[in-house]
Amino acid sequence: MKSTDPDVELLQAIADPVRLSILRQLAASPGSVCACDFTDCCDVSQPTVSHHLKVLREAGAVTTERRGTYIYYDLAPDFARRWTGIGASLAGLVSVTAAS
Amino acid sequence: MKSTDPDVELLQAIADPVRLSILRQLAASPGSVCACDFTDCCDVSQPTVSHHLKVLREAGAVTTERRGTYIYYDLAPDFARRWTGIGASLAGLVSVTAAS
DNA sequence: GACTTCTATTGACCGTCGTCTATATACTGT
DNA sequence: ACAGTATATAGACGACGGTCAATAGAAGTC
Repeated sequence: MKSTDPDVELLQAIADPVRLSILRQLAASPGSVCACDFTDCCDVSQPTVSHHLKVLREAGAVTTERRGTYIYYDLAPDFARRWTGIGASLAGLVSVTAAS
Repeated sequence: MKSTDPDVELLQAIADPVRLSILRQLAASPGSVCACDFTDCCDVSQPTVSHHLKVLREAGAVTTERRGTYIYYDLAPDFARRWTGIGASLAGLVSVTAAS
């Protein structure tokens, strides 16, 4: 049952306790977050964190940037827009991104 | 790995092609929608539709009202607020519900 | 009560997903 | 080149979830 719907793909990426924690940590951080910092917050092994980051990456929820040995993650630039777009199709919401 | 997080529960309820179609149909309809009307839109059997409606009900995404033989579904009153709340925790969004 | 229609539940099957251990890859230093 | 650290991949296993056929429950009609 392939999703083929980017909205469903994004929602499925978010609808996981570990991945939601990762996204919240990204949203709470002013800049990018090192991948190594996610291992602490979620009580899972390093490969599991890497797996979840891959899911978020392929869903277009996060972006990555390698800086030397470390890899930094951040929310995708269009994440807020996609979120509000889905919300608009579900509840007729009109949303505006707040200036950071 | 029980969710125990209502946000995750709601997201998991939405993150399914059939259930997202149901929610979109609810959002597109001015009033309530009869359960029998969901069988057409999604190419699944009647028990499967009933199962998905149960998931949405238990997640607090929809409300039900029996009118005679038929059961009518509608988006939960606080659905928009919960959606924007999750969005705010993820991307710092400020959202306003549009007057219907 | 008997019958029909609408909805929910049961039980089973099977694919997908989250998790782990083990291993590989990438980069930095010495 | 070698060692060490950070991240990703491979493979396996168990659990959860979506689906269906069959059945049960609820409400209306005759």
